[in-house]
Amino acid sequence: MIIIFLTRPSIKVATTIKDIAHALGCSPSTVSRALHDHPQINEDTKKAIRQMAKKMNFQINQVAAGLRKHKTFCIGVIVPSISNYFFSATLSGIQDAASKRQYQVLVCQTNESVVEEERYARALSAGRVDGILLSVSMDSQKHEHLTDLLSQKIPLVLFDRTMDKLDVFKVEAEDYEGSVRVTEHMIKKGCKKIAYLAGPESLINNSRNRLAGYCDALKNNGMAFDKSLMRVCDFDKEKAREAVKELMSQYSDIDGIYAVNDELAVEAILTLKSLGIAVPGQVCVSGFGNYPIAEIVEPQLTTIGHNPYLIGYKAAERIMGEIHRDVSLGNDPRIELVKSSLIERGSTAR
Amino acid sequence: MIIIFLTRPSIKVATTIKDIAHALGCSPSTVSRALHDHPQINEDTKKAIRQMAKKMNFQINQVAAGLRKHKTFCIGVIVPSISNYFFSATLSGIQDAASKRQYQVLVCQTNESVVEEERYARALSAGRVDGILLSVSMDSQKHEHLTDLLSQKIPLVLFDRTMDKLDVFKVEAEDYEGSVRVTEHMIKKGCKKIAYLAGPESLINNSRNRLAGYCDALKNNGMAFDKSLMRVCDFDKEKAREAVKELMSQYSDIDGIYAVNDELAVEAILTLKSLGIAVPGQVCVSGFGNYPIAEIVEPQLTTIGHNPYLIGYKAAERIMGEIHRDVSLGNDPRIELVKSSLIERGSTAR
DNA sequence: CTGAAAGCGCTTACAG
DNA sequence: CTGAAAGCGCTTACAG
Repeated sequence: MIIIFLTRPSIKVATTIKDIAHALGCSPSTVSRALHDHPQINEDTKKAIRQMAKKMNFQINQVAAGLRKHKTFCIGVIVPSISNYFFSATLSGIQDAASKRQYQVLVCQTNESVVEEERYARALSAGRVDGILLSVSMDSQKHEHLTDLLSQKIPLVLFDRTMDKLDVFKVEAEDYEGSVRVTEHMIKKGCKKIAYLAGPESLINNSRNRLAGYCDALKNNGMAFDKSLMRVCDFDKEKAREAVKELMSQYSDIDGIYAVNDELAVEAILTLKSLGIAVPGQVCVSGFGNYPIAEIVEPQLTTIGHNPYLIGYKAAERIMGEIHRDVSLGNDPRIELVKSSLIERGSTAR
Repeated sequence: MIIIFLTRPSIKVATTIKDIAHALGCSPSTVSRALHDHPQINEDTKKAIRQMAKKMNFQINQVAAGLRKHKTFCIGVIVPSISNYFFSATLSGIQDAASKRQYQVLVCQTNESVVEEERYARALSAGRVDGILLSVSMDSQKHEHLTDLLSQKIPLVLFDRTMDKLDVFKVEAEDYEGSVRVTEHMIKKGCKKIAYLAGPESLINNSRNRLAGYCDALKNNGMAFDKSLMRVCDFDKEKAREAVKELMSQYSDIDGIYAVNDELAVEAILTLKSLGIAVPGQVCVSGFGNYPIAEIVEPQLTTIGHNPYLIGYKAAERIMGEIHRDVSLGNDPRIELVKSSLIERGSTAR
């Protein structure tokens, strides 16, 4: 005779509502109600059930509850790059805000690819999350995948890198205002010829707004915008380095360089110094974002602090509000700007 | 007569397997099988079902499928701080690895609080995720919440900040080896009296290993470990600044400072410079981690590159392997060290 | 090759 | 105040 030991699947280990009901001789319905503190359940019954739940180390299975309630208590976040300073700070704000409301956060990174962005949007849309927070990737030229989400009635909020065409709520930094502020600061410091290291020319909102701020600040101060002083560097350090070299060899009288973000601005400082050009003596430099490197580079970088943590926090609050159709979020201006401020440092000290 | 218009709940918008079955006059079972390319389903049937699924923009509801299959296709990650450079790089690796296997990533941050760590561990354990990746918080002094996970048979893998006491798989940087390498490098550069800015003294593994590497490297080179040259700074810049000031006023012959991470090392450089002490002329400085600031500070910081992206990637692969009880992951050494390498820069150039 | 049925763990209208 | 039943969207042994 052969005895075969069948190992049990051993998959299920967690206590369920049924187990508690069984242990107490009541029905699962009652357990569920008691755990939700339903007013019609007898206080003693509740007490007993709560005790047993604790004793059995019961944790409600939110996935199952969610299936039933058409909710997941989970928000999805799609960003171009998690390890980028800006987005990681943003995620931190999102997580803290979500946590406060008992929401979980699903994070996806597209590595700047729309194809990935589309894939994630589809993947999350099928009952994975209750709403989506998204910052578009650099090569986003279309948004069908996003209008798809809307037609499926999935709440969507864009943050930082947004798209004008999409009629959804947006949380942005004061890109335009900040850009005006820092450009005017350079002008005040006596810069007469300010070059601009620009971001990508795609649909991305913030790159365009920063450029607009730079242009307008020049015009407001009687300085014409000169396209030849602008170089599109996307967000690429190498391109910034080349651009600075080119600019300085073509226009020796450039006395200011402003870059779309701190990474490029720091690269500009390093490049200028390697060319033997004094910063800020001959050329002032400013950036945008107040990254950790801005404080470390020498001279320290003048920049715009734009509070990524708060941008994330507000975007998360907004999406959770939309999920709950919470109208108490103000009269829906469709776009919320998070304050940015000028941080004056050595790179423009004169 | 009063007519009341009842607005439909309008919650459900997504197509289900039932809708497809209905549209095609077959059963949901068949639709499910066809979409999973079940071998026993007629090719023509499959084709029709796939077409209809596409036409109706069907996306399988993984949450529902998961409930049935006792899987969520989701891994949970608990880190002390998302916005910290190291962890954000790690998360990036985790996300890419997970994405490759169609897994989603749920991210939680504890803000260095064990209480939060416990809360998240509990929240995720109730059917939220198939496995958990965790880096312990600084004040973790106990681990009942983690052994709880194990008793619930939830796969758990620790990374970077691990705990010796816990018998689970761990993915770590070569903290000890890297620390030996960089300390010996300083000795080779002629440093005779090397101070150490230490990490927290809690259960955290990597802080202890880096200290051990420093001590052993000294001993191996005939230099005694002198406790008075060590200062516990946790991971706090302010403490590092004070420690450096104190050390230099007490021991004017210190000619090297090594810090548990780059953030503190950079702070050391800045402090030394503010004291008028030449780096590396009078004092060499080294760090650990190769953060972005290491390249920007002047002089550039000599450090250990420890590849956080890869640490995250490997930890994610491992947890997914455990979820699938994939034995092909090697013979389970219980701990995987990710190579680290010395990056020589100006701060130790002599 | 296909379908009906049971069930994952929960919630909630409906009865009593 | 409590329970039985139906059902969220899926999967899968069991029948045919």
